[in-house]
Order: sequence, then structure tokens, then C-alpha cells
Amino acid sequence: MVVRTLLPQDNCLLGALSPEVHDRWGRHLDLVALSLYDVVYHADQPMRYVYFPADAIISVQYVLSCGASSAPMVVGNEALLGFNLCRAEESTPSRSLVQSAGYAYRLPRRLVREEFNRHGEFLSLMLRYTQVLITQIAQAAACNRHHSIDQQLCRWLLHSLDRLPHNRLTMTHEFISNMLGVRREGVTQAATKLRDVGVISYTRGLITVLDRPRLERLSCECYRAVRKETERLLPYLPQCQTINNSASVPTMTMEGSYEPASRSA
Amino acid sequence: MVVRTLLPQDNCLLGALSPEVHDRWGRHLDLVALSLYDVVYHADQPMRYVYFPADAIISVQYVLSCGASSAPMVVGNEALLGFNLCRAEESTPSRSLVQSAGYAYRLPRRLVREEFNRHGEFLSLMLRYTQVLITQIAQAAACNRHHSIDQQLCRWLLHSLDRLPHNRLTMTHEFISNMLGVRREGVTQAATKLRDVGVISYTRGLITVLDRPRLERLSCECYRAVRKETERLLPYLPQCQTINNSASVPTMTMEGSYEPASRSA
DNA sequence: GCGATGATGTACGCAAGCGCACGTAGCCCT
DNA sequence: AGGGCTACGTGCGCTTGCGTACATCATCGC
Repeated sequence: MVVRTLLPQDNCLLGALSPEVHDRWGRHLDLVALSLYDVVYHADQPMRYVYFPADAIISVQYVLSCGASSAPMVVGNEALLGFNLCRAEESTPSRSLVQSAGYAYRLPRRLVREEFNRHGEFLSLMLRYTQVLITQIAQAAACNRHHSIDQQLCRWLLHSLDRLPHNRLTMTHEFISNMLGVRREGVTQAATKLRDVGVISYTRGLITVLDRPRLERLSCECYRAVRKETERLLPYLPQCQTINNSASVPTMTMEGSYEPASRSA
Repeated sequence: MVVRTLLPQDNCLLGALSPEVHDRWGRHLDLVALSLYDVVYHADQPMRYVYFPADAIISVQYVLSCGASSAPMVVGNEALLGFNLCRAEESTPSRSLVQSAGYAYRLPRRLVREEFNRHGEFLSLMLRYTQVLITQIAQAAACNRHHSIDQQLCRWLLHSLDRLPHNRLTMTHEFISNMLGVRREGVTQAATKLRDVGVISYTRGLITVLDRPRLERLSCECYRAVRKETERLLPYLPQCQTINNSASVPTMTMEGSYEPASRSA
């Protein structure tokens, strides 16, 4: 078995920072292992560290008092988690949990705060990333309102896929349903359709994407909108090797059994 | 007729800035009139100015290609619009339009950019406001998913009310339906229920809130969650005079005809 | 191997909200 | 004053997704 050594550069944002910043942060930067469903931040609890995912994925949830929740944001190795405010060890009303197990670099928030006060490249990157985040959340909100579960599943799979180096998603239907704020059965039905036409395959808790170009065409515009904004504002990201822009057709309708029609045409 | 002279201090955020900042901005700060439904920023168009609403309200919409839209954010005199990135005259994929006519102070974005580079109090405020914005959007997303139109209407009315000095909302059902991303008829039905129990009254395009405490009790938790986070992070805001915390009951169910039940209990 | 556990498949009734259609009634303009 | 525009009211059939219930099936630990 090959064990690859992780480096800070595995987080794209860390990799984009200058040697000066790394000099200041180096010995405070810890590599920590994150297990599936670990809760990185509890709602309204102080946040002591900032996390830069290397190969883990973390999603941020807003939980309602009835227990229902949606995950309007997802963070992988393209950015960081917990920079909010950076003024004190403040909290947010959201909860963050590990969506895909892996490693992340951890840094005391104090250092990030100090870096802010130097107002250099890091601040610039944070402002850009904030804009990406807002787009991500708002587009997801519009998507929830107007698109079918089928389409939302495609979007979710693609956003997750973009943050992984392979095409296997370790997540159950149950988990996805929590993230999208829908029923588990709804996810199962949508996933079944995707499997029946050969776009994905899956077994217990493991989804394998077989035909990503097609998945992109089956997704609604929301995936591309977020992706476009991300690429525009975070130029330090490596181009995703699996994306292809061959499809000039914005959305695709499957022949026969599967038609992921929008709810409000 | 009494014409009150508007001052920069009518925008709370402008009012919270130090005299030094005002010295730098003073002669560049223009008072502009905004008419209902004016589009302040078109999607993907360069943003040349930053707006500080005095008594206008502006909502930010994410529009889908099918024409459907939701307004995940609302900005009144508590903050500003268009500070995103502040690095260049960049654009966003969202559209911003005037939800309530009035005046706003306008400033070339260049000056805001320069203020950022001084990284002082203004930056601090912006980071806090960013956090509020994210909460506002994400909570609205969760609300869209899990709460009824009845509840969402209450939330919308309250958020709008918080940004006005009186209790009259100049908006049609049609407009609200666009903001919430639902049908016009759905808004009419929800509004009728609220009127029947005496919480609001309305005529063509004008809604008057008669019983705000009750409106708050009829709203879902989402209004309070956003408000709480706003007050925590933007301490420069004046306390809303109309709010009362008398209700320890988190949600209220009307006797008889009206029961704004959550969609997923 | 084999049961326990947990993930997935499927069905049925129900309610919210949608699309559509059309009726009604303020308000403005001439 | 009256006509027209626009906003509001209301009903009907339909679809999506929800809640519930239960069946199947893969994996894991023993």
C-alpha cells in the first residue's frame, strides 16, 4: 500500500500563500486526521482553530430547531474553514462536519487574525473566497427552491467530486438527504435513476461516478454557475482534470426512462 | 409636508465610521434617489459604486436561466451593497434591485478599495457584516426548504420591517412571490390568512403591519436566528424600537382558522 | 457460516405548492 | 365619470415530495 506524504501544498489555498506566511505559520500548522461525521465546529461553540483540508471534505450545516438541516456550503482543499471574523474565538450558528474522511491542516485562529492585520495577500484571498462562498450558498438556495431532487443530487455529486482526487464518493443516501434537506427515499430514487442509465454505480455507502460529462449535463445550471464563479475568483486552483466543456447543450434530457425535469419550467 | 434632510448618519454603517473616514469620503459621497424596482446592479455587469442605503431597501437576487429567482439577501440602512472583493470593478452573478424606494449614499468603489488597504475599522466592520450576510443567506435557504409559505411570508415582512422607520410595506404579492421564489397565489393565500386574524391589513401594493409581536410569534425561528446574529455582530445598529421579547413562546399557533404549520414537523 | 446491523428498494396515502384559468375590484388617467 | 390596467381572490387538477411502513440485501463481527 502506498502511503503518500501530505504537504501543506495539498491545500490549494495554503499552497498559494507566500513563503513569508509559511515561515510565520510553519511550526503552528498541525496535520490532523478527520473521521467521517466528525463535528469540526458545533453550533454556537467557540472556534479555536482554522482548518485547511488536504484531502478531507467538510460541509457546513444550518440546523433548524426541528432537527431538519441543509448544507449550503462545502469546503475541500480549495479553501479553509473557520476564518469568519477572525477577531476573536467567536462562534457561528452553523455546524460543520466531516463529509469525507481525510486530513486537514489546523492552525490556531490567533495566527490567522494576526495575518489579517498585516492585510496582505491573505486578506485578498479571503475576500475573494468570501465571494465564492456567498455564491455557493445563494445558488444552492435558488436550486433548492426551483430544481428537482434529481438535479440537486447531480449538483451535490459534482461539487463533492471536485474536491476529491478520484471518482468514488463515500456517502450514504441518508447522508446526502441530510445535506440536501430532503428525504432519504427521495435520494434513493434519484440515485436509482442515475444508476439505471449508467452515470453512477453504487453499493452500500460508496458511489462511483462512471460518466462525469453526462452527470454535468444532467445537473442544473447551478453547478456550473458556482464553478464558474469559483474559477474566476480563485485563480490559484488547479484546473479540474475531469471537467470537459464539450457540451454546448446546457442541460440534457435522457432518452426514455429518465428525465430530470426542472420543477418550475 | 415635512421634508427631512437625509444625512450620512442615516445609514448606520456610515454613522459608525470615524471622522477620519468621513473626511476621506465626504466629497465623494453622493445622495442618490432610488425608485422602486430600479436595478442597482445587473448580473455580471461591472459595479462602479458602493451603495449605503439611507431609507431605501435593496434585495439581491439570484436568477436562474428559466427566469425563476430567489432573494437570499436584503440590505437596508444597516449596511452597504457592493463591497464584494473591493479589488476591482468586478461583477457578481447576482442582480440587485430596489425593494423599497428611497435614498442611498453612493461612493466610487475605488475609495472603498483604498479604505480596505488601510485595514482599519472599516475592514473589521466588513468582515462582521460578511458573517451576517452568510447567516442571512444560509438561514433563508434552510427556511425555503423546511418551512411553509405562511412562515416565510412572516419572516420576509419582518426583515423588511426592520429596515423601515414605519410599519407600511410598499410591495405587491407578486413582488414578494418573486423574492421568496414562490407563486403569487401562494403569497395571496398566506397574506389573506394573516389579514383575517388581524396581524396585517393591505390594499393594492401596500401592506400595513398591525400587530408586530404576533407576527414575530407566527414567524419561524429563521427570523430570530438572523436577527440575533445581526445584533451580535453589528453592535452599531440601533435597537429596533418595535421589537419586544415578551414572547417566551418560540412559535405560536393561531386559534381556529390559521395554523402556520411547518412543512416538516 | 450466521445473525445483527445498517443501507437500500418500494409502495401507498397525503399535503403543499404549482400551473392554469378566470373572476373581482381598486386605482390611475384622461 | 368611466374605461383600462393592474393587483388581488379563488377554484381545480396535477405533480412533487413527505411520512410511514416494511421488505430486501450487503457487510461485519463472532
